[in-house]
Amino acid sequence: MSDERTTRTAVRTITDLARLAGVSPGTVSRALAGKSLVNAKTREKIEAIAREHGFRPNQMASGLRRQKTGVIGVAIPLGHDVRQQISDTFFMTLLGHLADELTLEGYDLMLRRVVPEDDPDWLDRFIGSGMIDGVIVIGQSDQFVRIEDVADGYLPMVVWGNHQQGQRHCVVGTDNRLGGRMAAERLIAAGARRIAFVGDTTPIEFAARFAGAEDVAQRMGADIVALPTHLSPDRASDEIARHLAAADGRIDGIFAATDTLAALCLTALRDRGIAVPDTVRLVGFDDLPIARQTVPPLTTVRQDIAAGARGMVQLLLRRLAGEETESLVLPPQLVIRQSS
Amino acid sequence: MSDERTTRTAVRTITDLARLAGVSPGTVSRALAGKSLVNAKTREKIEAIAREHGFRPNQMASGLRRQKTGVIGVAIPLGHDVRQQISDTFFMTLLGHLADELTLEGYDLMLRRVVPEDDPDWLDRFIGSGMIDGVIVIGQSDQFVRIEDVADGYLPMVVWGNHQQGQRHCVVGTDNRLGGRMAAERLIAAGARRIAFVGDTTPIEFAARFAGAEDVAQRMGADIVALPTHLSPDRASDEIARHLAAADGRIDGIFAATDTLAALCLTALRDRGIAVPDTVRLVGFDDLPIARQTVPPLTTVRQDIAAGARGMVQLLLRRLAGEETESLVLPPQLVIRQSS
DNA sequence: AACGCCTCTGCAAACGTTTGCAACAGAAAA
DNA sequence: TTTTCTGTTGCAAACGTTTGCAGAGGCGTT
Repeated sequence: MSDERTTRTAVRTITDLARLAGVSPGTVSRALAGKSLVNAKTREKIEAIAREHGFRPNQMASGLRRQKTGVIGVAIPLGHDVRQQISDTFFMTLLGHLADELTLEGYDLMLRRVVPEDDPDWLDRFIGSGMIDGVIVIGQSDQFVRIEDVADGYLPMVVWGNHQQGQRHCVVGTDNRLGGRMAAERLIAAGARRIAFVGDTTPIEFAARFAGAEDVAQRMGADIVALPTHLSPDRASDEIARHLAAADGRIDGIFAATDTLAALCLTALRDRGIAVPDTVRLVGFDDLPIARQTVPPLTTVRQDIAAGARGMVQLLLRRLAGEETESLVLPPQLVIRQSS
Repeated sequence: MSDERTTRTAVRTITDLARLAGVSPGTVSRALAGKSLVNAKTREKIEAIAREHGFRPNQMASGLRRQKTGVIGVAIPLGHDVRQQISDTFFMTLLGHLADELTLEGYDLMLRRVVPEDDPDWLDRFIGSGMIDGVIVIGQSDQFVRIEDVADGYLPMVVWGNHQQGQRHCVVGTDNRLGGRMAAERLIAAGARRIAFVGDTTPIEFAARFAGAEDVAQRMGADIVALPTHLSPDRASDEIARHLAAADGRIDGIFAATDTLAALCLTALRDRGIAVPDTVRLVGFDDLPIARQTVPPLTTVRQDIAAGARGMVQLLLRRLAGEETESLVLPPQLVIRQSS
């Protein structure tokens, strides 16, 4: 009989539970929250009933009352190459690590893919929704100024991207310029003198990589030229093929903005019968898993994605606590394999 | 002066806005929700003020009152190979498409990575949190029974995975058994007689792929053997190397459970100087971007990820509306390239 | 016996929306 | 003029928690 009753009675609210335990809702709330000011026996009883009925306090109500939700928003702004980035290996890996780190800290993760062109108001909307305690933005895309604007009035925000001199928002990211230098140095050390940069220089991360390569080329007396290329594999492969055809024989080194692009370059080069690294040297960026699996394996500039994710979450936590924090610039690392 | 006042006054709640507009909070709520029973002029005025102050109604409060949140939970249960799956290309691509589809339907996405071993209660916790209107589970992993249990009492759930005869939860996925058959047929058509299945047969998706291949092998009088291999690239490459060494010369066809594994097989085969497809034929699964970029490009069984994501969201919407729905089994498609 | 203190519990007011119901004004119908 | 209707608005009660405050006992001290 008691069995029947207990299994039948649905315990949805803290009040239901309170009735069953013969105490007031307030006490139940305190017991489940682990506050010290509730009697050990009472707590046990309440916890037992809660367990038995699989009761979970409603997070919406709790969030509303406490004015915090336990959710961190993660926004992925999609630039021009809309379709590409959301499944981009680099961003997805970063997202995976972010999920890990946030879970570890007891936060949930609300993912939002945004197209700034269609919705200029995306960041305010996200923040103003009241659903999230803080926000992580994956990639500045072309939204630098908007992010700067918001950063002035909203502390708990951390952005993955490139660090600009004197910027006001908190950013975590690799030193792209340095990475670009490393790539160019390697290419030149391997014998390249006429270098092509394959990628899109509009996003500032890539612009910085190119700039770094330019620094070195200039210093060492090598040529460098940017070959504008979309980042989505479907569009990129044709473009790369065209670039190579146009530059026929006038290039002896390629710095690809991304390992994904580097892999495409590799196939395009093979199609044209160009030997790598003998005729053309190739360096990628990111050190994605694919870099190990191409033939030949890619020399590339590694970004420490796990460290980046950890850094972002730690900084965000400090900002949630009200602290102003510096940005975090991670050192890239040259990984030499066989493509140059 | 009026400028000063308006810019200074922070409009956080619907009540603030009501005061400014000289109406009651109820009216503001109705105006912003686009209900018909509010005067056109009043609405305009309210909307203007809202726009001017960048006001967004608090979603938590709204969710609490309406008993719906506009958020769909997406859970990724991590099985034994904990670290691997969250950054697994296939799942991440699926997640990307899910984000697209859900956004399109006006839902937000709450991502939760769960480790069922540490937290047996994961699914109830997620559902009972009150934060989500419905849930999508990406991959059954080894949680089939738990999911079945929950499915009886909770309608708005859709799972990506394999369809079992007579199961009760709504699942969307590729016909893995058929896919396995296609792969084996191709291998045998290309001349293979002694086939190895590289992958882990514990997750039911993979078990089904293997079973399909077995069907065909048996029918056509070919041998087939499973070589248990972890799915994470770091552990898999050694294991594959060992498998190949052990099976030296006794294998003339490989069916890899995943394109990622197939790519690793390819490097391992090359390391041993084994010609693909001449000596050993190779077929992968998924048709990830990498399948196009290996040398030789992979023959593989394509899963239509975009269609899968769309299907899951559409089914979930119908279930949110209270409808019982069937599962959706998608046809795989053999993509013939050069590895067999 | 009176008092103070300490531990635990209950009460009720928030948190910011939504929404059923009632009220009101003005217009049209009687 | 009174009545009825229609189109708008306000009022106030939810939604399910959390938490400041006060009260109720119990126990030790003076």
